[in-house]
Order: sequence, then structure tokens, then C-alpha cells
Amino acid sequence: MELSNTGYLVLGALRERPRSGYDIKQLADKAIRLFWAVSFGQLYPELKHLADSGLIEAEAHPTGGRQRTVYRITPMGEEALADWASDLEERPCEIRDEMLVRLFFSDVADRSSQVALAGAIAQRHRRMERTMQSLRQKTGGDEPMHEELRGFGEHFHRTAAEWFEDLARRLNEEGSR
Amino acid sequence: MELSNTGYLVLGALRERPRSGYDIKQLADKAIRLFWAVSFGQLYPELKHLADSGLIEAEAHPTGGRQRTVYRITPMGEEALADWASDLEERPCEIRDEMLVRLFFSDVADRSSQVALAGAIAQRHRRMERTMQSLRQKTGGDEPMHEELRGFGEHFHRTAAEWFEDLARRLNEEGSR
DNA sequence: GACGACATGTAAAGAGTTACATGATTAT
DNA sequence: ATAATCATGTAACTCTTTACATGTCGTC
Repeated sequence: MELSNTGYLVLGALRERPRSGYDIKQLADKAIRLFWAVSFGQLYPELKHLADSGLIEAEAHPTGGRQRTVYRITPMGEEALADWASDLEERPCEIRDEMLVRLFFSDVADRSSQVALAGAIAQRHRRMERTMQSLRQKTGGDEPMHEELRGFGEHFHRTAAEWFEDLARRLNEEGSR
Repeated sequence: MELSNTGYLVLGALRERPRSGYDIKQLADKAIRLFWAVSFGQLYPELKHLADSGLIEAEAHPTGGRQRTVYRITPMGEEALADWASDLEERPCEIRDEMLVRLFFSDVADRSSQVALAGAIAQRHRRMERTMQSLRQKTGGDEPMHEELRGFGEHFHRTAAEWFEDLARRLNEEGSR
């Protein structure tokens, strides 16, 4: 009875503390988004599925008249999570970056378009770097590894920004040969 | 009549020169894989779809008794590609990395497991760095941007490897506090 | 009263992977 | 001979996104 990665992500989030679906989404968007995005369309069905499998338990916690279901991990869920977490097998790091595909085939276009595209990519990474920094300031005192991986995100976007800024500079200097 | 990213990727590959589906897969695996993976299961249906739309043309080029269909881009296809290529709008850089999700929730496990996981991630990036280097040597004299982006791939995997090697070192020094 | 955050869900469409099936050619 | 590479495709499945639908609570 294998779970999807999103399933394990939910289990991991609930091991830290009981959370609502909305709450898990917050964690995913603030801290995990860099290397694994999750949408509500996956999240709520997955919570039901995990509850049906007995890996998590639902509890109604309405705030006034506003409905709210808080889930907590069960011993079975903890076991499934531990099994998954201890797996050291190599898994690929998949990237999907439409802007890089565009750039890859940009030898079609004139030099100034190439420079503009490389610059736009660099800007995107600068913006992401700033986002990571503000996230780091907002969230303090959570699990140490969350902090570490936010640091990696910042580092990744900074080095990528520098690389594409340099590419734009080099393409610009070369001119329209 | 919008195309999928894979559709534009095919168009881009065929703008360089006429190619068979198999040939496009080779280019994708050697040079584009880092930021956009393509499988045969997408490729062949997409070639049919693009041919039906009149953006590419099929031509039979059997090698002896071995069937072979070579596609070439049409003027309509060139136009569609140029439109797509000139778009500077920001698009997200999506990463899906199961090993990083594991590491993110690894505060569950003991310190030695965390060190092992960080080390395994570093090793993966070192291996990818070597793959990129050997690819760079094998393929020479193609479009300049292909070379540039292979350079980015090498740079990305090297810096990632260094970062996770450093993390493993730090976690190890801290011990099992 | 309006807006933003909190809160939960479904349905349909689209994207992508995997496994399977087939067969020819070339190099060892 | 036999393994690797060239070559094309389909079917089933899984994953993921997007759009929609609904309603509450707190603050300006």
C-alpha cells in the first residue's frame, strides 16, 4: 500500500503537529514549495484517503460557525512515515522551467531578445531570493531542517540569478554577431 | 490554438533541422533533460498532433527495411515558434525533488540518518555534474545556447553538491544533540 | 459594507510516466 | 549469436492544475 509523495508530505506535516488541510497548505506554500508544490485539489482528497487507510485521524474543530477539520497522525501513520524517511535510494531532481526551454531555442531570435530573456530569468531568481529571505524572517523557531532548506532555496536562487546576469552581460558584449 | 510546452520544444528541435521522433528524444535527453524531460509517450502523439495542425510535415525516410519518419517545420510552425519564443512573461521554475521532501521532514530521524541522506543528495549532484561534463565533451559545435545551458547545468549541480556536502559536514559535527 | 484571510471541497481537463508491443540494423 | 542502438507506437494509469462553488470571521 504505497502512498504518493504528496501523501508522505501530508504525513510529515502532521507528525510535527495536528493540522487542518488549510494549515498544511500554508506550510507547503511557505517552506516546501521550492522543491514540491501542492494544490488544494490534491490535498483534500489525499487527507480523505489517508484517513480511510487509518494513517491519520480526523477531528472536528470548528471556530465558531466556521467548519474546520483537524487531522492527527496515528501510530500506523508514524510507522509508514518512518519507513519512507529512512529510504536513501537515489531519486531524480526534476526541473520544469518553461523560460529555460525558450532560452534553449533562442538562437532563432536576434541578440537583443536573447539578452532580454536571460535578464528576465535573472530577475525571476532575484525576486525568488527576496521571497525566500522574507519567509526566513517571518518564520522563526520551527524545525531546524526547515530553516536549512530555506537557506538552500536562497542560495540556489542567488547563484542562478548571478549566472543568468552574467550570461546576459556576455551575450550583450558579444553583440549581434 | 495554444500548444503545450512539449509541443514548442518539438518545434524548436525541428527548426534546427529535420528530425525523426527518436532523434528529438536524443536531443531532449542529452541537452534539455535538465530543465524539461520528454518521454516517447508524449513525443509521438505530439508529432501527430503538430502534423495535423500543419505546423510540421512528415516525410518517410526508411533506412533499409527500418521505418523512419522525418519531420520538418513548416512556415506556419516557424511563425508559431517565433511567437512563443518572443514571450518574456515570467514563468515559474518548478522543481520536484523527492529526496528534498524526505530531508525536509527528517527531524523525525536520528542524526546519522540525516547525515546519510544529505550525503546521498550531494552524491547525486556530483554524479549529475559528471554526466553534464561528459555530455559537453561528446557534443561539440552545436548551437551556442545549447552549450551555455549545459554549462548552467554543470554549475547548478556543482554548487548543489557543495551545499549538501557542507550540510552533511555541519550536521555531523553538531552530533546527536 | 467590503476586503482579505480562513476553510473545504468537487469536477473536468491536461500533462506526464510506465509498461507493453514490435521489429530492423550495426557492432562485438 | 547477441547485445546495443535505431525506430515507432499504444493503453492504462497517475499526477497535477484549474476552475468553480460555498460560506465564516475579523478588521478597516
